[in-house]
Amino acid sequence: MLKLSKKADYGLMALKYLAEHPEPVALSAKDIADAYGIPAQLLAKILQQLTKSGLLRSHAGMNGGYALAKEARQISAYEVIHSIDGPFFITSCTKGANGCDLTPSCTIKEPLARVNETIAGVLKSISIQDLAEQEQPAGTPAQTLVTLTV
Amino acid sequence: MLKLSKKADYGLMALKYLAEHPEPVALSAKDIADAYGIPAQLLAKILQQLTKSGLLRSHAGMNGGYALAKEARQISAYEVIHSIDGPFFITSCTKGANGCDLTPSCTIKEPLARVNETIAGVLKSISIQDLAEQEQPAGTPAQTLVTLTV
DNA sequence: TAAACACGGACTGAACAAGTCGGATATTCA
DNA sequence: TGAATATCCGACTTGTTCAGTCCGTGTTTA
Repeated sequence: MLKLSKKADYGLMALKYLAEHPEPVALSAKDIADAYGIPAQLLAKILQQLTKSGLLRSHAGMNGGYALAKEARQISAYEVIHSIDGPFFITSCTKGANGCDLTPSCTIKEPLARVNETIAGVLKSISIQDLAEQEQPAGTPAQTLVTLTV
Repeated sequence: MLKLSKKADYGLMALKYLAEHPEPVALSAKDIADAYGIPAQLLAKILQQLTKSGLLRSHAGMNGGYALAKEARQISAYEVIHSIDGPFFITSCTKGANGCDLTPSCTIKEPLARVNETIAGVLKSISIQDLAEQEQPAGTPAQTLVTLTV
């Protein structure tokens, strides 16, 4: 069905939340989980993963928590999704290590690989800050993000 | 992980195969399944679904089989995927009938909805014929498919 | 009539996602 | 120093979805 996992959703929400609440103190996983009503333990794992990927900085102990490791503008949705869900390929046979096992080289996925790159490009062009700047002023001119050529 | 189901892959492959083998006679599900080495019964179900959606025409009985209901140029990858996998939304909470159950309106997905539309647009712009015309002549100018604005 | 085909429901096994549990480690504060 | 609050991390359960199979029915043609 071509959809993100809930984990990726949670991760994006959490980063957005962190971007919206700049850092007088670090926010704990529980803080964010409570704000959105999502399972705290699950979110904690996600944030740990994002920390391992270098998108967040963590601080243990009392008054510890998480903060963005970079500016919100510097973190793309792609990085978040990639960190949580791993590399994604729109084609089922990932053409990676073992290649495709279907007999005649599955010619479908060469064009679909371009679709894949397009999606990745779109996600790379969207930053956490874009997510945080939710209410776009009415008069703001739309910004071109991606132009796909085939 | 944001990937297509194998069924959708199979469906695209089958339509491509039908586009490449114009219709002196209809091709049976088994013919196509054998050509690609995929389970015949599974492919049969997929083709039945595509028939129900109006993308294929079927003919029962001996020497029966399937043929494209429209020209290959008129069938988009989007239609195929939509027919097999149903409507796809990149966001987990589909914002559809029941809305999002997360407490503060999940502000993440408004921007992601645009990503979703972009993906759909890309898939809509790719036809079965595009898949069949695998070897693109080297000199062919790239064609702009989609421009996303946010 | 019999073979070859589409049609369609029900079922199984495997994989995956979502969430939980329990414990270890690190840091701060009283 | 000890308690409280965190991150950290692996193992586990549960539910759902995917992929594939089985089997019976209907339809067409030789």
